[in-house]
Amino acid sequence: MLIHQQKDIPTLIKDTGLVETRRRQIVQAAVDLFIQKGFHKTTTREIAGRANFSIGTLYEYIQSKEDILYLVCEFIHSEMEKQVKEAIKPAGTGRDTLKNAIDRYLRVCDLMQDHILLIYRETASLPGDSISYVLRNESRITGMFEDILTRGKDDGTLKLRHHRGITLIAHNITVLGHMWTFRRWFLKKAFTLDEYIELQTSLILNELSSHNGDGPP
Amino acid sequence: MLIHQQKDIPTLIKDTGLVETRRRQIVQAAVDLFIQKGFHKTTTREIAGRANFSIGTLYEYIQSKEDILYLVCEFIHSEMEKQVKEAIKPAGTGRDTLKNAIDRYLRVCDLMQDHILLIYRETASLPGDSISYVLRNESRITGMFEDILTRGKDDGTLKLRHHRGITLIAHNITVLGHMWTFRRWFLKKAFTLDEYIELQTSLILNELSSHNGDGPP
DNA sequence: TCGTTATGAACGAGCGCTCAATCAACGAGG
DNA sequence: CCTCGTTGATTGAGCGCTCGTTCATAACGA
Repeated sequence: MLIHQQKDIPTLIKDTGLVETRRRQIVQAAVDLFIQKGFHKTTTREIAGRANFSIGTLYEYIQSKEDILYLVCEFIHSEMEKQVKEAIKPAGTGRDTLKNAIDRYLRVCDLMQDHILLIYRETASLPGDSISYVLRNESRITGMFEDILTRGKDDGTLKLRHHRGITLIAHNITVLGHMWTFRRWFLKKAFTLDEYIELQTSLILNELSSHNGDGPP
Repeated sequence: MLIHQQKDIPTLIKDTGLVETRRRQIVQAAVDLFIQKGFHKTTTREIAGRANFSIGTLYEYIQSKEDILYLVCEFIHSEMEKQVKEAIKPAGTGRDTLKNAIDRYLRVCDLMQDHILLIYRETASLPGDSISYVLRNESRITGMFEDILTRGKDDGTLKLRHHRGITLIAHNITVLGHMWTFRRWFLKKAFTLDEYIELQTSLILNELSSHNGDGPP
């Protein structure tokens, strides 16, 4: 399940099972606190406290506060990918699959609003070498949409005027989900989630239908 | 020029002209540093230093470090709005105006990449009451696109299938510009700015042309 | 000289991180 | 069955330091 290259963080503890459970606790505590107060305003003591062990123990499982941020980002991305992957079953034509995928993806984004915002806010605080890992995670999500679009292009149910369109539209769709989270102050005033999905889906599918060019000259 | 409700920050200095110049210096210094290292990792001493006065003087013109962040956000938004406003001259039909506006807007976003990212990252660190000011600034930009879309709808050069479409598409366009900045790691690998503008514009204009519905049943 | 502005040493709260001490579990030796 | 030593996990007081903020004093200008 979800095997991909990860950075591994040194620990002083020998029992690998224990490392796993403790780190789960750490991440759980940290996610809550980071969402609430942000990375910089959260103290290591608070994280340890909420995970129900002492500051000393915390540092047996990580080497620095930034390691915690990395673990958190990693967790959010893999959670995101897991949820989207299991929601998107290929369904008939490429077009139908896309329609379904957008729907599921946007609902996952809605559920993970705070987590997505967290990624946007705090990724920049990661040490340089961790950032590339996080970016790789991000592009796997976009890649899923590229795959679906390619299928639709191949089976003829989706039309693309520009051959570079697949990459761009895949990014657009990905960002649509993020947009719902970081513009929720505006958007939720005007739309319910269902309306948002309905409208955005119809915009995208229209782009992908055969029609004449740029309108009147 | 750009009169809109702003929060005003107390100062100990009487000479209002001096307050203005010094604050300009503060903002200039802070913007550079925040972009480079982020709000939390930048110290007040660094800001004072780069603005060429002492830490004591800094605190004559603001009350807290967060005030500086507010000034910075305010500056970025008004700069953004100024640049977009002066670039967008109504040109002929609503459709042509829109085409031109998107082009100019995306170019402004490209120029202000770092500033836009800064807003995304640090807005959350503002004290609660400042946030609403920043949000108001943001919606003025989206409002400009709403106006253009409405013009196009009225003069018949832009078609909208859903009546809620104007709001949504205005948001979509706004986010298109932001997306170019916060996904530049991906996008610049695949597209030049000109290509990006060209492709996104044609996607949007297609949505706004008359055509048949959702494709084959 | 008097009001206004500038200075930077000093303050002290709070932070990330360490480490000597403690505890729990377990097995070998009597 | 009871020691007692060993190993590995846990603890939290404390270290060293940074940073936001203040204030007594100096400098300046009219």
